[in-house]
Amino acid sequence: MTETAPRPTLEAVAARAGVSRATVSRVVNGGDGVREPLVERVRRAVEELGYVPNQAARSLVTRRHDAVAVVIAEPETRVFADPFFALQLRGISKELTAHDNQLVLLLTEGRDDHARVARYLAGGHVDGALVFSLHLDDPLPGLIQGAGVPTVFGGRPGWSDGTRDVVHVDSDNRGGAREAVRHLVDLGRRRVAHITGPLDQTSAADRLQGFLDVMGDTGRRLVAEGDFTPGGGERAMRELLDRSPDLDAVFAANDLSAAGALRVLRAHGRRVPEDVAVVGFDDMLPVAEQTDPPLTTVRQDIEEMGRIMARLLLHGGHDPAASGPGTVLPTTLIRRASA
Amino acid sequence: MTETAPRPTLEAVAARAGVSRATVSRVVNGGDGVREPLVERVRRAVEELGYVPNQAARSLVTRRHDAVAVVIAEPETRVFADPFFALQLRGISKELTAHDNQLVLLLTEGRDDHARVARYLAGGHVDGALVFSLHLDDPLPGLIQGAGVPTVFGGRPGWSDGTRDVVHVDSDNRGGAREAVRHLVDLGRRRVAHITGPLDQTSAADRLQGFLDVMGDTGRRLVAEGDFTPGGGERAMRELLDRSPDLDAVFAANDLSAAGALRVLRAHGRRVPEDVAVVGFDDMLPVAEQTDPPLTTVRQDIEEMGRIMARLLLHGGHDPAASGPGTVLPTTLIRRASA
DNA sequence: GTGAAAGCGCTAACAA
DNA sequence: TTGTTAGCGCTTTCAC
Repeated sequence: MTETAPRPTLEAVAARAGVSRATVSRVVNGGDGVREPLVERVRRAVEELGYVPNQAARSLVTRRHDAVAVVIAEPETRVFADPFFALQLRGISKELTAHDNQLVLLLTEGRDDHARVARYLAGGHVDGALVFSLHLDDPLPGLIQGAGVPTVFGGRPGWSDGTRDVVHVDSDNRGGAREAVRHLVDLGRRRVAHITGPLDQTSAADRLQGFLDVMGDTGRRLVAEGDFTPGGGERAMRELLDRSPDLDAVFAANDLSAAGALRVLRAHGRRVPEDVAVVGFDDMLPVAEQTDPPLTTVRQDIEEMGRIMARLLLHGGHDPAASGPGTVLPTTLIRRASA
Repeated sequence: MTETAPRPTLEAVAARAGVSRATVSRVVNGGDGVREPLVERVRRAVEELGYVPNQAARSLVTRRHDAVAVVIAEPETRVFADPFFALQLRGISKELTAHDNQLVLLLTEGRDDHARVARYLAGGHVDGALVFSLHLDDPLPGLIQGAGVPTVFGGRPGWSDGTRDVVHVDSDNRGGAREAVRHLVDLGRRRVAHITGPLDQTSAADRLQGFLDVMGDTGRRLVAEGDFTPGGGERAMRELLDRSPDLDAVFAANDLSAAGALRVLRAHGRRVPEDVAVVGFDDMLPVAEQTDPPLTTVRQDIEEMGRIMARLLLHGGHDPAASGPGTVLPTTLIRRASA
């Protein structure tokens, strides 16, 4: 890779404007306390020279970087089978950009990468970190907390040793699940089944909890474990039909598994929603709108989640509207044809 | 956001090891020309103090950043409807990580962001840029070239003023399309239709060209424009059935539109592949494997594309195996049930 | 092979 | 209000 061309320095601008470096610096950083005519002259010099501050030099003295790391720890291929992270990134990017911060993306592939990420964060290259790690007993969150960098987590972290005080933003998975199941009950369904996600992820665990909140402990008989994939949804649906051929509704932990369930239901001659009503979770449009029939589902605003995470990190502290260290975003039931 | 804790400096390590800063610097940067016992002592001091070099200070003098910008210019929502960019990012990230480079993600939302990105790149914050912009007449690539930063493009850039000499990596869209269409012809199909993508994207234009390579100019009668979405695929399929009810095969420019086409074909009572054979493009697994019937399609190795882009940028120049400024990756026909 | 010293471009006291 | 000056932490000649 070739070197970038030499760029004008503060010094050069100062010379051209006939002022000191300090004055140029002041103007560049907002111009407070500098008289108008000077500001004007400096601005012009900056313009003419095409001056852009050297961020390295600035960071060296300010100890700020105007950069935030986004750590996505997802060994599974699942990450890239849905637009979830892409949407989060959009939200985060928008917020960071609005505050002149850069987004440094750290993707981890496995355990080896954990040390690398921890080292990077501890190295003080960024002002903060946004971390996605939604698995139980993932060591990464701990490592990151140890790095001493302000951090906001995406999703409820799944600590095994009780919930520590970590700032995080999550969808109301439990509440959304409750709403979905209640909707099915309100439709008159009584034998409502649930296809879970991988239960080592807090989102899946929370959705299961929401299901049980409504159906009670007897609801457990109608639970089958899936893995957020269409294939897992198919397997779980077959298992459920096998165990309880008379079920009249299914709440799937996400749209992808709901799509799998729909296929199995059709293959088994069940009409949706007449015989079996189906509700999904996510409102992932390319999936939910394209199933046959289109899927009734619980929408979560992923992009907004990203935006709020970034906001929390940049502005410090946590959402004043939140009661604990976590900010929980509402979900909405989107009614389509499947239930 | 709170300040990060003060970290040990070179100075501190030097003091602890009883050597000069210069020596520590040498050891930290590879240790050439430093006698073994000293190296050992310095290493230990680094370890004990948990020293991590200050990248800002280092950049200030070396003028290198060990960071690469990834610019994704995609105003459409489409980006996030498929895992395309996520896979590219994975590939890029892997390669960058292997060479101790950081990934700075720059997402653009519209024209306003172009200036921002250009300024950032021109500001010399990164050593190079990987740019995705696959639309004709997008001003961004030009701006970026003007920024004087080494750049590799993802996908064939769609210059209106002739193809300039830009280093880029692309899938063999045209060749892949040819292979798909030839496969249909080999199956004995004679009335092969094509559902295009948005033709202002070079990938879509190239796939159309591949289709015409095989079908000849008369093939144009059986072309309908789609937009890479399932809905677009549906509309195009209806239009085609309307115009040519006797068609016996369809090559869709991507899997998503193929999925839409499949639905319309079924709704119109056509059996796939008996009556109409269907081939897609991308081999986007969650789509291609889940359609009914599973989709025969052209696979492109997206992650590898990302990896190669990064490699080209880091190691300078372009792929020696490539003839022009562009590196073209092969595609593979994946046979499933639809054709 | 190792150390001393200069300086990368900038900000922030402090003086004027 | 503006300028002077002292570093921020590091690499890199250049002596030794």
